[in-house]
Amino acid sequence: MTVRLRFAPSPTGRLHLGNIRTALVNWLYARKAGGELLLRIDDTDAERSKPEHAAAIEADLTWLGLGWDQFARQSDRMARYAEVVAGLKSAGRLYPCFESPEELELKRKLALSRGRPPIYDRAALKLSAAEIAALTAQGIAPAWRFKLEPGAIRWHDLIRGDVHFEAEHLSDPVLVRPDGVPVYMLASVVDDLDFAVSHVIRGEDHVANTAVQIQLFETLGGPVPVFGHFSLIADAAGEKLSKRAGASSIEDLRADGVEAMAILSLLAKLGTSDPIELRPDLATLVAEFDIAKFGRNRPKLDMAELDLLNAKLMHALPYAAVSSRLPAGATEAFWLAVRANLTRGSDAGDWWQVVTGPVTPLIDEPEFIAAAAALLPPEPFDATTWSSWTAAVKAATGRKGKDLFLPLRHALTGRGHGPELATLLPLIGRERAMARMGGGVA
RNA sequence: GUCCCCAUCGUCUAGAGGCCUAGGACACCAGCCUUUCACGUUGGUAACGCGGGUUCGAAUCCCGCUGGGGACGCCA
Repeated sequence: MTVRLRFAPSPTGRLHLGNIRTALVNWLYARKAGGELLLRIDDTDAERSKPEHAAAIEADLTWLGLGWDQFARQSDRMARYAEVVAGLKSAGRLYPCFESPEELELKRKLALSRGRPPIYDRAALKLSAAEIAALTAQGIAPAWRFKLEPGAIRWHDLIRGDVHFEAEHLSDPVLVRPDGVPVYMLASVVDDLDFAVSHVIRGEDHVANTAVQIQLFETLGGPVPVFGHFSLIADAAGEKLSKRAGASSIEDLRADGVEAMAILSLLAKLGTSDPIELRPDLATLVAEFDIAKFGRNRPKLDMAELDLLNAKLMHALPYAAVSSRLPAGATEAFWLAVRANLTRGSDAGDWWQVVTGPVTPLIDEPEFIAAAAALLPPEPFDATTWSSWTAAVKAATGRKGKDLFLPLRHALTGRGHGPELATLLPLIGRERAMARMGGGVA
């Protein structure tokens, strides 16, 4: 049997770190097993789904290097779902419900206030044929629920081990809306069956769904896939992933100069027993991947950790990998000079301004800076200019160490820290250097 | 409220009764290197949520408590 996994996002927004983790784990599992990955766009909810989001999801995955072997879109498969629904109806597993959403909401609140689980009370099951006919005659279209069989539902979860649910604790799920459109619960199972999905790996927010879906798989006569539910990630404070931490879109991170491998390294290791370290490529991640390394704790995702990994990546990133994203005019020499001081690619712009100006110099001691300026050699500048110049300044003023170098750095860059001046000075050039040492903005 | 899950250094975790005066990685601190940052290197600080039990012995098993999370949608 071919190992086949799927990543099934709903195109209701951009991909964020939480989504990507699901995509990555499925991708890694498929690759490790020599299997295939299906990208399925779960867009049965027409109101919330947007085609542009689907396109963006594909673009984001492609940028990350997470390719797929097959592609499907649920909105293309409505006829197939209708066929399955007809079968379920004739098998007596679907029953019509005429309650309005408001009515159901009220029932839930009532149950909750009485200390009862807010599951559907199956009132519709008690409707007589005459009552159903009457309701239908009034023009009320019913939603169709799947009648769950009572009893225990068990499966062996790749991450959680043996799991079991009592069907009595679950609500009969609506499978078809009054307008005839199937709900995710149904479409997902039909697709998993039709595309021969062998493993379903998703967040733990789906465990109860899995119990319901197992009955659906069995009812539809198909093989039940292997399931795995990993715990959801929290932000650094242990709270639900928010915009601030983690939920920012991949698109934004990318625009900010966060590299794919930094994101991938973090997400592949977070919550596993492997150390969270920058890994060189996806192949390494595949080699190291083992679903058994995932724990059941709820890991915290700290954006500072992402920055740490990205900074490490930046420090060794070749010019060719970034040249197109650098400010116009930025050269390889510039990149090599500043990359060790970057956290995100977008930081390069700040140093570009330090090189090209305008920079407001910090003149700590005008006399010393004037003396140094007088000794600045003529152009051309090269890699040795800095050391020969500072040696001359040292000889003339008797200064050394921090007293010698920090005032010069302040005057030349306006900052107290930054890339090595030996490499920066030739980029700044004599004209700007002289202007800044004179106290001018340049 | 009901059902399910979780609880070890700041963080991710190892630990399946004695091998644990609890190991690793990252972060942090200090030394070395260094004009800054970074890199490298050496060393260091730092954790079993609480209370009962079982046992000769518990981070490990059981119960309770506390704390956290998920689910309970005509969303996915």
